[in-house]
Amino acid sequence: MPELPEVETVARLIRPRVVGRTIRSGEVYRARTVAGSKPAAFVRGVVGARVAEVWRRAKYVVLDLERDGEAAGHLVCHLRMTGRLHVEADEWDAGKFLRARFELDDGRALYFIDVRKFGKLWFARDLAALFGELGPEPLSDAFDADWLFDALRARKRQLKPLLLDQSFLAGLGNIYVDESLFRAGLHPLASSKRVDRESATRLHGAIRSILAGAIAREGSSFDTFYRTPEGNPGGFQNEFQVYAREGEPCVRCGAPISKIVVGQRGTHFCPRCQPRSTKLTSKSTRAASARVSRSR
DNA sequence: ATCCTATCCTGGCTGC
DNA sequence: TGCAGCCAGGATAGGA
Repeated sequence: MPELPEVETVARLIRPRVVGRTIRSGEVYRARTVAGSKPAAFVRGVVGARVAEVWRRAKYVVLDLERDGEAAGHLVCHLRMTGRLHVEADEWDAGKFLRARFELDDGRALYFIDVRKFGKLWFARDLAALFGELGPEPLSDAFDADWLFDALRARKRQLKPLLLDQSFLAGLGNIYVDESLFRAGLHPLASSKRVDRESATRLHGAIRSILAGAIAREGSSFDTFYRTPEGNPGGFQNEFQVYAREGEPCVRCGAPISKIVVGQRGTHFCPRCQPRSTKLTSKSTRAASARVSRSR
């Protein structure tokens, strides 16, 4: 699903096709796709504006808009599960899942397509309201091993739900959390309060290298949904070590990969390489084993 | 403060 | 071949 690497790929690939273009018209085919305002106000906000820049924050694609050379708000898009952005010819057939369309001044148009209808579009004069609660960007300087160690210890949460929490750290989703915890050798149910500095440092490095590797391969496409704006699948799914590998041998130790449900999310891990705790009490060992076997 | 569940959606898959 | 039922998940809301 579109997580940070997929959204970054979308932003990078549409950028050269929309920066400098003026939005000539806007059509919204499903009112609830627009959030934060009525569709008419949304369309008024974007039509006639020139796209000054395209960038990403967390899992949002942001188009900075300007009028007469002055900043004039932002067109913001969240792809959620199945959203896609394409820049194609005006007459392109976007199919029956087209939710919004923006004609540009060069004979092309920006298309927002979304099968499951979870994706959203905003016109925002100020991004603070939309982005105010987001945690740091995992690839920014603000996210370093010391910050992560302190932030983990300041909470008492299971690692998996905490890393999925966008107000803690912005941009990770189900796939990259599972891959990062495996790479760091940490159990998804381990308590953030008990993570030691060495583990936090490993987790920091794992998150950074996995995200960077996934961006280099234009994201992950394991089903029919995520495609780049050029229509191509990503390549990182070929490098999954735990995600979607239930029952297959761990690449490191050969033990079968487990799948449990944590916070409604399918969660994949190696029971041998990712022990529940470094100092297991017999009580917590039994509880963890029971939890795993119940989910099978 | 944290946890748990439901909600939004529908294509694709499983099993009969 | 058809069809019912389940599954996937990002974000949020409400209750425990």
